[in-house]
Amino acid sequence: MKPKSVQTEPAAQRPLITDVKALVNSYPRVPITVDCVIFGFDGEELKVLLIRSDLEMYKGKWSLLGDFAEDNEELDDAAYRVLKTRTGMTNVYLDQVRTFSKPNRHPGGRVLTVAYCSLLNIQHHELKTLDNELHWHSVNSIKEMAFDHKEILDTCHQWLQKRIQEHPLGFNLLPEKFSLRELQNLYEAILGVQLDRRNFRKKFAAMGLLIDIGEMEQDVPHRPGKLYKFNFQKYEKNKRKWIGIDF
Amino acid sequence: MKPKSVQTEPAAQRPLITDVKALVNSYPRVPITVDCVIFGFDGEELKVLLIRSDLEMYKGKWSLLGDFAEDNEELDDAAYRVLKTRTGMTNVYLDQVRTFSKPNRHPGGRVLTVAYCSLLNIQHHELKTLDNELHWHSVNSIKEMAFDHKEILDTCHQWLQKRIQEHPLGFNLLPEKFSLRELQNLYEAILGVQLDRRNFRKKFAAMGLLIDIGEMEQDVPHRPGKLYKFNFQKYEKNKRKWIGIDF
DNA sequence: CCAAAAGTGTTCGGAATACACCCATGG
DNA sequence: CCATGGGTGTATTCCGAACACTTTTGG
Repeated sequence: MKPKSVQTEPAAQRPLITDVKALVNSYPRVPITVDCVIFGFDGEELKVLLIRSDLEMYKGKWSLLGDFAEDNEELDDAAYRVLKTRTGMTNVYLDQVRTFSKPNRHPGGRVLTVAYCSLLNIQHHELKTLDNELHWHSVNSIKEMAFDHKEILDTCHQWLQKRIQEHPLGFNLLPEKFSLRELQNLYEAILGVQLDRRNFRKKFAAMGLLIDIGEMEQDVPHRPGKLYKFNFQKYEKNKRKWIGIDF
Repeated sequence: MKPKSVQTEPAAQRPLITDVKALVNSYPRVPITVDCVIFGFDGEELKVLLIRSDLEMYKGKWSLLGDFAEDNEELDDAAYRVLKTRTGMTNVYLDQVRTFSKPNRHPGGRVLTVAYCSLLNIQHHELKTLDNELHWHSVNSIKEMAFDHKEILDTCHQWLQKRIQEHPLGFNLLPEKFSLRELQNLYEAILGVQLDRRNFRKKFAAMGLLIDIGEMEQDVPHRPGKLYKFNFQKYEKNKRKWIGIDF
């Protein structure tokens, strides 16, 4: 307990700090990484892009795409850099999900990582290099990973499941032109449920956010479906504030 | 571009790293802080706990409660430590919200901060010390803050607005026994809207998660309302998976 | 008896669900 | 003509929104 006088004279209780650099330098520092959970969709399954771990101790284990943050690099930029370096893609959906800070999560000492979720169109995408056996894995088949990457992947998958129901993210995983069947397959793959086809279509029809571009599917062994684009412009204009208690 | 042979021999393309400590040590390190946005509710308004900034350059400005992370301290623990040190409270709701990493966000050099949102019962709580003029501020009246703390506060407020509609967090801000009026005032204060009293009551009645404890409000200048507790146990048991596309 | 807020029900419209039939295409 | 999935409509149920009167307490 401090003397009473200190508590009752708030204005003068302590000298202000002037040397902020010295202050900051007096504290411990931590190496920071970003890890990107890059999801893709092949029309059937939700996929994630992984590499083999570089580390001897995780030999053979799969790992997320990540890197250490550079000096004075904002982490959004670092994640974007990882994405661009590994996939060659720019203009990709990317969002911060969560920071993982267990002191022993990295075998080389304390390393803090910020997880990012990224969605990219698996078709529009040529893997730039195949270093470290970079390739797509079915999300549901992944059992074990290097570091705490399985936990990070699970967190991002759950984040995506929730997010896709409230925001039009999913279109980042589809070609620009897509059929309603493809869209429904995407939702079913991500959410892990079966949806009623007619109600699904009605739902999206009622939203009024799909543009019928007057084209049809090609080369399908059955009646071809119409192709649509998502009306991002209209969505941005009408973004609504939703109030509704529900838990 | 690497030589083709490297790309087509994935198994042996690069030696595995054995000295992970050296690897980690070869990268830049960053000081880490946690900042706690501690919300409270006085029955009327949503409040947040702030102090005057320690720094000369932010003299007079308000600041969130935060601190640098210690060596090998998990950030959840660091946030909890800040909370406990400053308020004396334990057993407090705490959740990580987002990491802020702009390189110039701190005047003393690069400092990365992880924002936490905390909810505590303003009544059950005696401020342990009043160092740095620690006290409660009405969230809506805050205009300017030290560092990027206004941005962090806004982010956490929005996070809370969304979160409270989907999870029973709000009860952390109320006394253990509360009236429906208090509960409604809480929702209105956080969401910044007016809600219909009858529909609000019906909503919570239908959930079946409020326990009527058979007590009444005391010392009110009008008809006293019933007091309730929230049935956390039942909520945990029936937590449901919600599927419903809506954006 | 007056003020103030508690407590309660009904009606209405829109959305989610469940469900069945015809249509277009390729083989 | 058959297999496959596309495209559509309807009945029912449920939920949220709007809305008004009576009751209880303190002053």
